[in-house]
Amino acid sequence: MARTQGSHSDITGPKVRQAALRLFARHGYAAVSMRQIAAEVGVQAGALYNYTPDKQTLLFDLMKTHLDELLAAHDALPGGAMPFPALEAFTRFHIRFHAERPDEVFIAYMELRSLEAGNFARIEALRRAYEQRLEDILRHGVEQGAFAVADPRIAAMALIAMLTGINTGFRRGGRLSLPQVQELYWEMVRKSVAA
Amino acid sequence: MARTQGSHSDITGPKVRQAALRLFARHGYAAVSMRQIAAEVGVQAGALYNYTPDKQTLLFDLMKTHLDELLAAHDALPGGAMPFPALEAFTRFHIRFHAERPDEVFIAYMELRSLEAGNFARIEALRRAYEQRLEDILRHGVEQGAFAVADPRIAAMALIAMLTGINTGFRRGGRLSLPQVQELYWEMVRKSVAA
DNA sequence: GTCTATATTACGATAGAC
DNA sequence: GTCTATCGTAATATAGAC
Repeated sequence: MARTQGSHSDITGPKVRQAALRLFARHGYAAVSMRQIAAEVGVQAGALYNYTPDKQTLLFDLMKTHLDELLAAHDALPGGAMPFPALEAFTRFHIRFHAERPDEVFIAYMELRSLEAGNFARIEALRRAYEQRLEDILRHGVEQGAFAVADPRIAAMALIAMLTGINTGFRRGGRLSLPQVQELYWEMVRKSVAA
Repeated sequence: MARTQGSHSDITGPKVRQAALRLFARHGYAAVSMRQIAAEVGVQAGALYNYTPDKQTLLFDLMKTHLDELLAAHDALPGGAMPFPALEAFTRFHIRFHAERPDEVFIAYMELRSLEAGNFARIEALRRAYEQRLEDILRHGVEQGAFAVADPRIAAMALIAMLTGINTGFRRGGRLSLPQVQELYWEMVRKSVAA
């Protein structure tokens, strides 16, 4: 066989994003070359530019897609009005969603500094919108008298940091199942904000 | 004494580490060039190699120094035997120590992937040793009946993730003082593990 | 100890053949 | 749409003058 040639845009496009995702998560955006991505896909470096105008846009699109999906998935949650059920739903959702996407999560939190100013602002706004949803749950719970949280803004930040931390340990271990992890974390979250 | 006009090893050495620390934290190890570090110090790139054999060693030394200081500072804490005072001391110590060193913390957590295998193993062992200290406090508290923690290993991971999260918010804000932040976090930590 | 200069390698991105 | 080839630039690290 001489060389592979022909139209593969429908499969190569996703493969490019997938390869970039994996490599950026593992080695970091700046440490990964377009040639490495191309090699992972199975094409030459120049061919990548049929699918992204440049490397920066490739990173931005990965992060934007992830956060759009996060917000959309959270929108689809059955929203409870009661503070504890709402917080529990958020907690279990967050853990499951993030545990299923370790590479996307890693990039979305660690490569913010690799974004150019305009791209950073758009991504940061999405991240902030998600955090706001937890803050709203906490604030509502305080008003209802169910939660005792001195500062909902700080508490939301603290809880999200805690929950997202599963991605450092869950990958290493394998000792516990996802439902077990959800249970352990929900127990801590519940107690930490209970009145 | 017989020092030539261009001799500044006693000041240039620290300046190199300080510049590398700042730039690595801001832009990431892979995105920072030796030329940038040299420019920040005020020398030419070649001169840096009087202070480090290579870029990788420079990163490793920064991380190693940070974790050595962390463990040493924690050793110097007055160690209490009672579960709640011990946990409170750990919590307040962790927050203060990390809030004072945002750049070092950022690097120690985010540039693990930039370390070569051997260096990674040494840094990871130090990080793990610190986490173990919190796990021991939790385990002791459970045995004493003061804490209700189903899995001290996971709980230690969760709490450290939560506490270290201050460095993303504390830099942005300025709304709250360090003692206020310590108080808010200690309240959440205390409740989350209380029996 | 720092400089200038350079060897060597790799990068992102583009052009034109097929 | 992918290839080969290449342009222009910048990287790490070293050598030798001062």
